[in-house]
Amino acid sequence: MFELLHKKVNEIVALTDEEFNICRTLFIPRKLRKRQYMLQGGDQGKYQIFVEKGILRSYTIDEKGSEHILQLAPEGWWISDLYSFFTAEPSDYHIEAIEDAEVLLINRTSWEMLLKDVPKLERYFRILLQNHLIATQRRLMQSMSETAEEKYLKYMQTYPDCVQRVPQHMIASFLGITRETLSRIRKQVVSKR
Amino acid sequence: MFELLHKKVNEIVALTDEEFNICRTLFIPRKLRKRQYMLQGGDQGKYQIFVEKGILRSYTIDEKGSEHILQLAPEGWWISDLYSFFTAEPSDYHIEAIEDAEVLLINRTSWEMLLKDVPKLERYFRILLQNHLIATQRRLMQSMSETAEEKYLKYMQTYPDCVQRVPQHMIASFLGITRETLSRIRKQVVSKR
DNA sequence: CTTTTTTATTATCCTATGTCAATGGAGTGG
DNA sequence: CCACTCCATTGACATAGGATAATAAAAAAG
Repeated sequence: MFELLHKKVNEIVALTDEEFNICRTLFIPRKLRKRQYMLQGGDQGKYQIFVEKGILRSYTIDEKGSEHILQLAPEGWWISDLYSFFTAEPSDYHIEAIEDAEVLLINRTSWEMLLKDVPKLERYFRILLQNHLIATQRRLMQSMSETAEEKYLKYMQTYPDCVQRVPQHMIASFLGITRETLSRIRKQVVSKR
Repeated sequence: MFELLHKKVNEIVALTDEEFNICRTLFIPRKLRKRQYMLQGGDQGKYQIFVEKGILRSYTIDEKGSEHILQLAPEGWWISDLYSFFTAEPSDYHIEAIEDAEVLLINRTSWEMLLKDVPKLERYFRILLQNHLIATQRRLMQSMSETAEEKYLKYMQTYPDCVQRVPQHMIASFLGITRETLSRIRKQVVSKR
């Protein structure tokens, strides 16, 4: 159950077995069924979630009732509401499994302990956040400058795996367009070939 | 020249005088005139920039020639093209002073040395990136769910200081709308009162 | 001061994308 | 295998905000 986390961490910082064993004691493994929630809006985001298997998504619902997906997290990714996790404020996000999934959970106190006992992980998380920020900034700029079609094509290029596994209306919601628009774009794209 | 950096770092991690003196040796202070570039698109983003005074902005120019502002960084903020800084690839961004400014620059090798000599700073940067990511994610979700008017009103609330100091067309470009639209919105907002 | 450059406003027209609504397929659970 | 919910497609219509262009006002430069 910890293979992927182990691998991912070691790509960035080398942990001794002893150090990684501390991880084993602090993370809570859990299996999720498709459509099962890890976090419901209004609750506190108690955990940082590492995805060992399956795909999860985080999303908000605006006043008009439309969903907007912040993250699609397949194997090897982290997902959480960072703000709620660190402030203990109620979350605006929902986090849900899109497929049956296996995750590793860590709560706030365990996380503090982990960083204290394995200070190397400060570096791991720093680099993780750095890459995450770079990707999010890029996505933001794309959302401002690209047409719906460009967004879709670029998304397919960047995350071809997700396109297969995630229903189209969720891709649309991730891209910030409606399902109807995405459907029309796909039709166009096919006919262009 | 280092007062603000000192203060900001100490809000998150407590550094000894000796540790902070290492910072003094590794950062390069520089003064900038209004409209002076710190980074031109195509060049490598050689520095992470800490703003001691003034405001800087980072932006891209799309194929149609429109500018899109990624960051507006007043005193106490960091600004850079993270991707270019870490990969040494040419940058897509321009970074420019909006007002006369004083900045502290650190290049890649100095930055590595800094983290090696003052490991506490891993934690500082981790937390910095964490907050930055939270803010960027929020901005992304807002850009997907809010109308132009909501974006503007919320921006005024969140960054009232910047609104005063930055020309409106840059605010518009930051919000992902045209200057004309912003102008119309402002008119509406005033007449509503 | 005068000139030039930057910035902001306003009007007209246009288009990409959203909204609403109906239909048919595909998947899933009992 | 039947019923039900989810999902994708398509058409007709509506609209927020973009594009273009002209003008004015403000700021900077000389």
